[in-house]
Amino acid sequence: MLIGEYIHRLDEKNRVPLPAKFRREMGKNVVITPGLDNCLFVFTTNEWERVSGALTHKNSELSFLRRDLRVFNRNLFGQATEVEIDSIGRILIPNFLKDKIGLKEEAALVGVGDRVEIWSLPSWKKYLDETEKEQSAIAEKLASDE
Amino acid sequence: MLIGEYIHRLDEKNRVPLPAKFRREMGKNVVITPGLDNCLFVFTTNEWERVSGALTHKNSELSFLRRDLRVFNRNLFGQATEVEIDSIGRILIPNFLKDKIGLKEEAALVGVGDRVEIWSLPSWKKYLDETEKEQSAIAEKLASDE
DNA sequence: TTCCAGGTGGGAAAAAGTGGGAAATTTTGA
DNA sequence: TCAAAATTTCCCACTTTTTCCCACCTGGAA
Repeated sequence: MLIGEYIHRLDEKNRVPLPAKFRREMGKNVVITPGLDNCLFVFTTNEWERVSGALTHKNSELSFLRRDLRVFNRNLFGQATEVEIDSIGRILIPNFLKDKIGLKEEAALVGVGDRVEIWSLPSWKKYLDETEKEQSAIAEKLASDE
Repeated sequence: MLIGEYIHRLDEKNRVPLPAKFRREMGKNVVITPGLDNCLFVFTTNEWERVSGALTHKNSELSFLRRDLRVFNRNLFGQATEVEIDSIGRILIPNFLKDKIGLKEEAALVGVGDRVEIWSLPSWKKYLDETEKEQSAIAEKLASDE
């Protein structure tokens, strides 16, 4: 299970270390995609197989005939990349993904159970700030949903 | 699986490199056709067999009886070309296809799972911009289609 | 205070992208 | 029908980017 928050720097070659704690649970390669709320999702290849497999079986044999599937697949697959974890545990963030979430030098790597999320540090802090107050309200809501 | 986005230049002989990551999954030849939404589809020869077979026999063994299929298939098949990947991994874009999608110097090559798409860079950016917001709505829709 | 694990940085080698010359082929016009 | 011109194809070479590997630094633990 991937948990915890780690702050690391991107070097000038766009490499960022996967925190050692995460590294053990992720194999040799990972898949990076744009996530929701302006962050990147990092999946293990297994998890990616599961996600993309679940989605493609909804695609018909000729998925390009449907507009909604074209839009969806272009955004999902077109913006994903498989990257190798280097010998000392770093991954390379492609420029177009870096730009997409406004990532500069400082990144927050966050374990969210089955995936890792990468945030630019300022957006991460802002997000935590903004959602902190909601937390207890959401808890109440979850409790009453029972 | 073909994923990711790569920006490359066409040289003045209309050659564009297939990104190395794609090259490994595509054989010696590919088929290029006009795609949908103002891009080109690039299929491996295998994938092309599958796609063209499925289209030819769509709905009936005698697709030429339907006007809409005649229109669609004439555009798809009539404008398709098989091109060879050269010794260092480039493909040649025929002029009429280049013109069809308004391709100038800068091209985006996008992996969409089972095919590669070629876009003129400005149209690709515009398309992503315009469709990004739809993505989560389509995701919800796909999820509820179960 | 020394050792170790993890993070940071950078050099060198390899791979990939870009451009262009020359041979081969096709087209054109006499 | 042939020769000249133009286009296409094939290959080579240069440049840039990426990858791989090594070394250093830092902070925490023994």
